[in-house]
Amino acid sequence: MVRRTKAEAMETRTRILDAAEQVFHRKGVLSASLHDIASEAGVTRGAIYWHFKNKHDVFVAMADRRRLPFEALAQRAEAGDEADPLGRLREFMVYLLQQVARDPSQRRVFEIMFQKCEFSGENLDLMQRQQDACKAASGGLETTFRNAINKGQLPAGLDVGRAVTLLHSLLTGLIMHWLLDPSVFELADAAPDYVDTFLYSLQHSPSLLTAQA
Amino acid sequence: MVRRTKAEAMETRTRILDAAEQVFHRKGVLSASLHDIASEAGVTRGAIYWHFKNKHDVFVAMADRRRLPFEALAQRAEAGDEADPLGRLREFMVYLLQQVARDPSQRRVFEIMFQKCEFSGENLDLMQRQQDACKAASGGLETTFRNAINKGQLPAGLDVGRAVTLLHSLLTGLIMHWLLDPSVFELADAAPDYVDTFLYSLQHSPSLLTAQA
DNA sequence: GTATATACATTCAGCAATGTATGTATAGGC
DNA sequence: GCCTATACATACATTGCTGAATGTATATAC
Repeated sequence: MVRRTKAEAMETRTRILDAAEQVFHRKGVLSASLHDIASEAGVTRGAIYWHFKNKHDVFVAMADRRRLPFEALAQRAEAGDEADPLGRLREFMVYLLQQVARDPSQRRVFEIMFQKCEFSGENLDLMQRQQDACKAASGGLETTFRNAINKGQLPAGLDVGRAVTLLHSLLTGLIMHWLLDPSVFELADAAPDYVDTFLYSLQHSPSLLTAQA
Repeated sequence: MVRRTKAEAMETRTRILDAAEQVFHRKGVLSASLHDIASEAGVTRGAIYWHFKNKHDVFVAMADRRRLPFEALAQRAEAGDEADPLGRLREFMVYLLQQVARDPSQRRVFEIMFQKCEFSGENLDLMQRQQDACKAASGGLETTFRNAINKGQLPAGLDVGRAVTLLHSLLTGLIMHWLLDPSVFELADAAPDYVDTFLYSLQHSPSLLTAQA
């Protein structure tokens, strides 16, 4: 019972990535062996070495399935000529937070990236990609903010750069803090209020205006 | 040249922890071998096994030297009968952020905990301690916030629980985002403004009041 | 001044994981 | 109906690290 059809091979590949997600999440990326992943997937290491170059290759493929938040953010934020840019932004921030809180696979991948992964050696390129994605997202967000300023949704003097940084930090921080102990607060329920608080501070906080200091 | 005096032995222990900090930061906690650490410290593995039980023991000792932020936060926030609780809180938040940005060792330990460490297996107890410290800090912060409410520095209807969550998330997020790429913004310079923006939102944002929804 | 605990260095056995090489049975092209 | 590339399984050699055992020289207690 070898030499499956192409469809079956693809299924095997998917099962390997599913298994990798589980095992990485349970044991950590470095602590997980290819044998562990193979067992979880119901295959042998030979199958993994057929589909992937090595463990790092598996890791990258697994991470690529559920896109990192900033990459998704970038795409969404790029719609520059929106009638209600701030509304769209609010929608997306809430969606992102609730997605993490509700989709188990999404959450697992976040936990792997935040808690079960050493960014050193080969994995450094993943951090590089994270940086790149973050910068790309920042570009889109800046235009979104400027758009909102033009439409009168945000004050003219807003320091756009700091606003972007604060946005990234808030999302990252909320997710990290929630993942550390999901029992302390209901992320999905509270997400709209946190986002609204952030948007309110953009609109009214004097500390985010470029003129001051 | 063996059998040093007690003072010299303590110095050796410190050198081992210094080396561990460097090597963990460079290669990651799991990827670093005791041989690496010994070489960096100018000793052999024998010395490490004399002072510590194993690598995990070294890791815990290293992490304990530079206290984690929430543990420090907890102690500081416990001064309950302060005349200007919000002012003290502001001072401490700014101090914490600037400390991370300016003290290389502090920053290294943060990077190790956030980026160079897998929280699985033995290391899970470190995450547990992080959770405990976080909860302890939350208790102190809640009293601080209530104090500020009593003194009229914060609105009576403020949802204290969410305020604490937001505080933790903001600090965690800012530090993480800055560590990901310190070149994108000047944390030390901008820290006061970010903190002020947060405090402003506590004072004025309608989304943080308990009465609503 | 001697004995013993101390503060390491050195050596060694053993495992666990990796990567590769090889085996093998079938799918699919012809 | 044959051939070959495919999709794996199996077997093997190598490596690197750990932990423990042992060696050793000196502080320090007495």
